[in-house]
Amino acid sequence: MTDTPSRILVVDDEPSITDFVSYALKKEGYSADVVNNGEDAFAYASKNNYDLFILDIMLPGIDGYELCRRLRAKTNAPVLFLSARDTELDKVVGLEIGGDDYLAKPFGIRELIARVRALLRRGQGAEYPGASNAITASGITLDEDAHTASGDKGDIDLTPREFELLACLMKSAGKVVSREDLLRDAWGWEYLTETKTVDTHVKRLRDKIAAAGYDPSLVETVRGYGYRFKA
Amino acid sequence: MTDTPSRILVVDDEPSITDFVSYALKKEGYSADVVNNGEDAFAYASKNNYDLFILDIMLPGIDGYELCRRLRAKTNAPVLFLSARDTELDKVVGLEIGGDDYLAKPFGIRELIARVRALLRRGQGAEYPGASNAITASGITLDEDAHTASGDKGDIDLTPREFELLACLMKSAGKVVSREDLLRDAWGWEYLTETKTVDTHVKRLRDKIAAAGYDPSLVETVRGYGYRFKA
DNA sequence: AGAGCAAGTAACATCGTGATTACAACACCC
DNA sequence: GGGTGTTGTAATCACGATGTTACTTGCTCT
Repeated sequence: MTDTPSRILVVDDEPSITDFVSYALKKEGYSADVVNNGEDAFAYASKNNYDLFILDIMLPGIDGYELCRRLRAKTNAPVLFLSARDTELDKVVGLEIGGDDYLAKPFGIRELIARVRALLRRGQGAEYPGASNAITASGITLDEDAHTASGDKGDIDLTPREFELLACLMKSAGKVVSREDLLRDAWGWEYLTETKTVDTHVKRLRDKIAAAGYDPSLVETVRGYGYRFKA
Repeated sequence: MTDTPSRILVVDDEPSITDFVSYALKKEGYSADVVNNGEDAFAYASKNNYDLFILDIMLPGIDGYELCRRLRAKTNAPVLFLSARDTELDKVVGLEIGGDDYLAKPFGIRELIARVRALLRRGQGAEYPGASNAITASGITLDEDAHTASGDKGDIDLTPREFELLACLMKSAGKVVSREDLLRDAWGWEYLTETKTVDTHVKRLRDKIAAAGYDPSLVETVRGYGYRFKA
């Protein structure tokens, strides 16, 4: 799985975001360094060879755009921008300057990882051979690239949320996942939604699983703790 | 397991809570310091390198939020918030400020330890997904991730309380655990329940063990002292 | 053997949790 | 801009879990 884990530099001034992102990356097996301003970022980038940069656009001192320009002079590693709000302007500017992708806050942990994986793969051919983009458990296969869920009885038509929810559950198949964890991982960082909302989505997910001819009890409820996808 | 025990600072003005928390942490092998106000907390944090902070939100003087902000300027050690009641507002504010997790009172000892462990693990780079935390004794295995109790005759279906109870007993397999200890460990801090209640749950637990085909006398009663899981 | 106490057992009331439904807000697509 | 599909929240319902009480059983010590 990890011949040499890809090295990633995360640049953001908000600790809550860097914590979240580095937590997500490390959980996924990447090696992540964190700095909270552009100057340090540049210094770190000079000393180490990073495979990917994740930059907030809004930074004290050197902002994300400027930092990206300077990094471009040194390296051709891909750059993923983070932006506080989903303004089209930021996106356009970011991509013009040489950013390779763009993610608006708030974003989910899995969306982040998906982008990161895509960028790393794009850049260096077969960088991550072990990391397949499909999860399979109990006869259901989730294709994260195609965003489809299928099995021997055909596809299950899912909304984005339902897909993320199922992905989180299947990724931890056999283990209980709490509503809080589901909110954090499937809904995203800074989840302001009620944990009760998860219940509703689980219900909808089960309905669709059943409608497609599969066993809705694949999503087990563990009273008092959360939900668990049958292993 | 313990090369160097992680150092934890507990900040709360209620002695009943600090007692409970530090007792729980030390029992688990962590090194815990206790202070009861924000000023002392900051002074301690300046002198020592802590791996984790556990802060009550309601504090005399500097409150938990403010303290967290100041700590963030000094260290990137994770912060676990405690809150009197499960108010959604507290949660949002806490996480925005840079708290890493959130625990509403009243909480159980095992839930506390689980969070602490998760936070400390998160900080130290890689996660080891393969390492499941399971307890095995006398042919029964408790899988804390899956929240299942099983053996060669299949699963034992347990309610949350029964699971916690069995976990406490199995964790001290071969040793007598008093009803008071069981209440504290399985029920949580601020156990206002009768010790007699433990008897009822032991009965129910034994019934379920027997119903699943196992030997209910695995849970032995030690007259005058408490219960003991057969080693 | 019998008193006294500890534990087992059963029954019951209450509470909490999750399932379910309905509805409102919102985004997106034509 | 209208319409459709998606998403979050509130209200309701039903059932299982929990704690307590009362009663029974059984051990222990004199």
